[in-house]
Formats: sequence, structure tokens, C-alpha cells
Amino acid sequence: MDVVLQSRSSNNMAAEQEEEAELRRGPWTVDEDLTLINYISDHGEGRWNALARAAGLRRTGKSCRLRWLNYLRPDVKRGNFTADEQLLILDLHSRWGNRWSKIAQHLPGRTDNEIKNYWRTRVQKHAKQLNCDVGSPTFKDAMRYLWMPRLVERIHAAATTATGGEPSIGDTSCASGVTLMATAVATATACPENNSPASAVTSRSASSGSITSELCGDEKNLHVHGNDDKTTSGGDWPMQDVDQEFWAMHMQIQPDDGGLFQDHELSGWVQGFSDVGVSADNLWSLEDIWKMQ
DNA sequence: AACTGTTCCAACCGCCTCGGG
DNA sequence: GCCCGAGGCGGTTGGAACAGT
Repeated sequence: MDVVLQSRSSNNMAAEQEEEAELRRGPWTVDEDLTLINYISDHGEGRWNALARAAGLRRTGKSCRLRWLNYLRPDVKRGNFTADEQLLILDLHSRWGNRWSKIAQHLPGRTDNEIKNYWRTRVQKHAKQLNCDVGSPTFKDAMRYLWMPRLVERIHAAATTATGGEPSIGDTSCASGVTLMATAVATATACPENNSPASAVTSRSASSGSITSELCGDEKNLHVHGNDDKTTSGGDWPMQDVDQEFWAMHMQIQPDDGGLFQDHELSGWVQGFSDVGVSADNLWSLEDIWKMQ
């Protein structure tokens, strides 16, 4: 009996090892991609292990799922993150932390993997250069008071240029970017600990997708739908541009220059700010964002 | 042109949760 | 209640592409 069991066990192990050895790893080939796409278009997705076998792919189910979700899905959006998306990521990350899939749900066409990579390569790079942790109050302040407002500013400028007029809240021509961004910044600034009640509501017209965001609420209160209209959001902003703006702003800010950021305590991050002694509670409202514009 | 360092991202890994038996 | 497989998630890594010297 023991011999039989042992024999079966070793047979199973051998089969597993054989199967393991047959499994492919590493980059996907065009043929594999086509096989997966064709199979899913015929049979649908799900049951990934069975799918991988049935499709004749020598890949694990996990690998197939990942390839499909992160790369082959028809609605996957590629290329640089728009300023809209960047600020939304900053905002949502400030609420939820490294909940990438949750954040990705609010960025149509973007995958959790892509957002995660963005965060690690771009955002964490800034933190490293500042010699602080991304989770530190210093870096959060830098995001809230410098990076995010700057994104709003740039989006607004692009929208204004595109439409030749002063935007207003609810104005479809600029609402997708500016309103959302104002929302995001207002969220980050008005609710620094992410637990304050909602104080502002914004909306975006259906023509450019719709956003209804009740600030500082839980995820049930924030909905992002529809397309991502780059023409109304100011178009693609290569991250490098934003980085340059970020650092340009960083270098410009002085505590006594009468600038936009003078009333905020940045806890030692911007040279001289520690001397200002202003209260961190003195935060922006949505109205202030618009005054800023 | 050759080499080195850096950046970026696709893919993998391990862990966790959930549902069915 | 327990076990097991599938799916999902966040963290990490390998290597191609690019930039700088």
C-alpha cells in the first residue's frame, strides 16, 4: 500500500515537474498574444488555468490573466498619464495608500500595474530626491501644496488657451480637467487627514465623461465614468514637463514672496518655511483654488 | 563608438481571500 | 469546519531602452 502511494506520489510529482518544465516564462510572443486574444474573443475570459490549457498556451493561468488585463485588453490605455490622471492618482493615493487596484478603478483604461509603476518611478523618485519618505508629512505637503496645485494650474491654462475664455465650474469645455483637479486639490487640502466630511461637490458633463466627487467621502462617493477626453483635459502632459514645473515651483517658493504658498507650513521642506510659523490648518478651499486661477 | 549608469515597465512572486466540495 | 483551487492584490525584479560620459 505504502509502495503504491509512494509510486503515485512520485508519478504526480514527476508530472508536475514535467508540466512545470513545459511552462513558458518571460516576455510574451506575438503568437501567444494572438492565441490568447482569439481564445478570449471566442470563449470569454475567466477560469484562467483552464483557459490557458484549452487555448494551448504553455503559460500559467495567472500569467494569462495578467497579460490580458495589463496589456491585451482592448480598452487598455497606453502612453503618458494625462495631468488629470496624475492628479487623480495623487489624490486617491492620499486617501487610500497603495490600493492600486482600487485607484485603477477610477482611471478608466489604466491598470493597477501601470499606476503602481508610475508611483514608484515618478512619485517615489521625488521623495528620494527630497530625502524623505513618500508617506511622510513633508512629502504629502509637497504634493498638496506644490505639485497638485501646479497640475491644476497647467490644466486650467491649457483649457483656457483651448477655449479662449475664462472657465467656470460646470463649464463643459474645461470641466473635465480643471474641475476635477480643483476637486482633487481641495480634497487634499481641505481634508488633510482624509477623514473630514465632504465639503464640495463637482460634476463633469457626460460629453467628456462624468465625474461626481463628494470630497473626502469614501469610494462610494467618487465615480469616474466614460471616456477620457484629452482635448478638454488639456491633453497629454509628459511627466517630465510636470517634473520640471514641480521643481521650478520648488525653487521659486519663498516664505515672504507674497506667492500662493506663503501661508502653508511645509515643515522644513522649503527652505525658510519653518520660520513662517503659519498654521497647517490654514488650508485652501475650492473657492481659493479658483481665486488662484 | 564603446562603455556605464539610469529609467521604465512587463512580468513574476508570494500572500491573501473567497467560494465550492 | 476544513481543504483546495482560482483569482486578486501589492511588492519586487530583470532587462530593454535611453542618456550621459
